Amino acid sequence: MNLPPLAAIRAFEAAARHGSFTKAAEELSMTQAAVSYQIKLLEERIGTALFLRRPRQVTLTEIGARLSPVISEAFDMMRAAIAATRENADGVLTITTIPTFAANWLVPRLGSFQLAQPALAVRLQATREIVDFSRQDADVGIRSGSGRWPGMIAHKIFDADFTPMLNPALAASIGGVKTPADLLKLPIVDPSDPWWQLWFAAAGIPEPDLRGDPRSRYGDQHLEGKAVIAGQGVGILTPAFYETELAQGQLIQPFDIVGTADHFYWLVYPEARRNVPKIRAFRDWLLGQLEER
Amino acid sequence: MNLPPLAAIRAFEAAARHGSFTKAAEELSMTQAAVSYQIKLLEERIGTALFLRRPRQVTLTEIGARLSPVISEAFDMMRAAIAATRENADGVLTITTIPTFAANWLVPRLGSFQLAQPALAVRLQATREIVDFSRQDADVGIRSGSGRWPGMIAHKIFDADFTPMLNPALAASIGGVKTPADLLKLPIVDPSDPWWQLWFAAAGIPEPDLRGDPRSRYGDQHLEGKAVIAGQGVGILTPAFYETELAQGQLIQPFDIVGTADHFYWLVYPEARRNVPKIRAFRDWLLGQLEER
DNA sequence: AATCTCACATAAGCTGTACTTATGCATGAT
DNA sequence: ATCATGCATAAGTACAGCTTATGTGAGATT
Repeated sequence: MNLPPLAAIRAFEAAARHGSFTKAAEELSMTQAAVSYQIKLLEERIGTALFLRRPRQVTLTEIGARLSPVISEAFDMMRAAIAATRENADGVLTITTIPTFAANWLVPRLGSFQLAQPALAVRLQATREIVDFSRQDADVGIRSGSGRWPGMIAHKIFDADFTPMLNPALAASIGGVKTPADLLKLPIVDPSDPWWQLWFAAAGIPEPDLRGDPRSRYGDQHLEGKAVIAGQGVGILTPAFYETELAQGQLIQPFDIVGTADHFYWLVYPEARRNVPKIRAFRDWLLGQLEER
Repeated sequence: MNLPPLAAIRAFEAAARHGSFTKAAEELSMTQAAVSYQIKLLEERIGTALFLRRPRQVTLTEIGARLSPVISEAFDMMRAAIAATRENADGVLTITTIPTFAANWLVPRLGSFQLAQPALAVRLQATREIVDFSRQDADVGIRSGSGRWPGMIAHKIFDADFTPMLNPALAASIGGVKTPADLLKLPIVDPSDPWWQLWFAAAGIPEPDLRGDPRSRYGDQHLEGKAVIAGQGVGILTPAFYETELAQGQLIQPFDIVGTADHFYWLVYPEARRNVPKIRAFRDWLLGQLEER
């Protein structure tokens, strides 16, 4: 069965609550005539009188009196649900991020964001799919790329640059790493990574002999980093991801030479939503974190 | 907080149930474009995406998924309530009737109506107020009057005529009632009733001596009738109300002379509702009852 | 008793929302 | 490679739903 026009039901609900068409009209910001019209419509639609028109007031008929509380309850439910949705929409920040950035940078720092924004819950989606907010349930994204996405605002986070890193003990085992060529004496973690070629070229070694060890391929900088810290070989990593480990001496960066592919990490979100409070808060926090360096 | 436009909510509810704008549009008998438009409106209104647009289908976002069941439930409530109202409206017949007719004619016969229409419940309102269906919660009315009410259909039930009646034992106590004048030898139940004047005039006694006995005024033919049956005096009553008592000999009607004030009992109901089944059923039953006489 | 006031009904006319039609776009299926 | 499907979007339209203006009836007020 089809519902009667909802505008009519809404008018009925308000009129029943107030016992007055005039007051209902005020509540709904319309005229008394409009309420009268809608209620007449509803009565015709369901085929029975809902109100008794008495001189200075209207009263519910028996049928109207039975209908009214149920309708009110249904409206309350909807009101509550939509209010909850609003809170939910405001109170949960969903971040879609590439896994590497999540593991190496975001997750370790999220605690500070949550301290700063205790009312905001964070939901993380680590995925490599290109970010498309019309088909991903997310508020902000972190992606690498050119930074040009139509309709999107993109803040540069840092360069996806790369340089060799290794465990200091591993370096000591060959008497220290003095020249780029020294690296070739050590196992290479993921020698298939194209970054190696780029970096050695930048370091003046155009065609390095990278002895491939099939076991050492991780496909993810996060895992590669773990292997390097554990001393399993030299890795080519993004320094910004390993600030802590470098500071604590778990890793060393033997050369200042840094490769780059003109590739950046970006914080992105739809331009239309740039003033949504939770998005603002996250952007400000993230940019603040970068300045602290 | 104000609810978003209900048309948008309805579109959302249907789309969420179907997981498809196209199917929702079919259900609501509108185009896919309209559903798309409404949902976009709703999303803007509550400030968050509700659907993820995936190729060949739409999926609810987390927030949409939380909202949807509540909205569906609210709609189900309303649907059920309105369906119940319809049943109620169809299943309860409210009759507003003048008390005399209720007591003397209608109530004793209602059992037969209820046997004939077991699905119909009857609610009786005995009141003397003029019948006005816009301010009385009733489906049909029984009133006396001229039979001309604008916008109303009125079926004549019978003449509100009147003639003296009395208990046969009372008649015997004065050796029988042979002439109208004989009545004056007996106590008159409610001598203030204007019908007496009219009847005696019709019977050829223009100025009868009605010895008023202040105790014997009832103001209601029903009570008056009880007194007459009990032998407390002669009453002036409407024969149609006392068919049973006359047949069984509890009352006698000594003269065929019947007074009338061109006043009838009418069954009335709004013209616009003449085809409502319960009203039809009652009208047909009532007219049938009259023919059986 | 006469007048006033209040609340709703009704008519006429307007306005803007919610629709349709037409088209475009992306993607999964064939 | 082509087709089919499902949603988005733009433009134009129709009519529901509104406002304005006025009428009505019965309490309230004097």
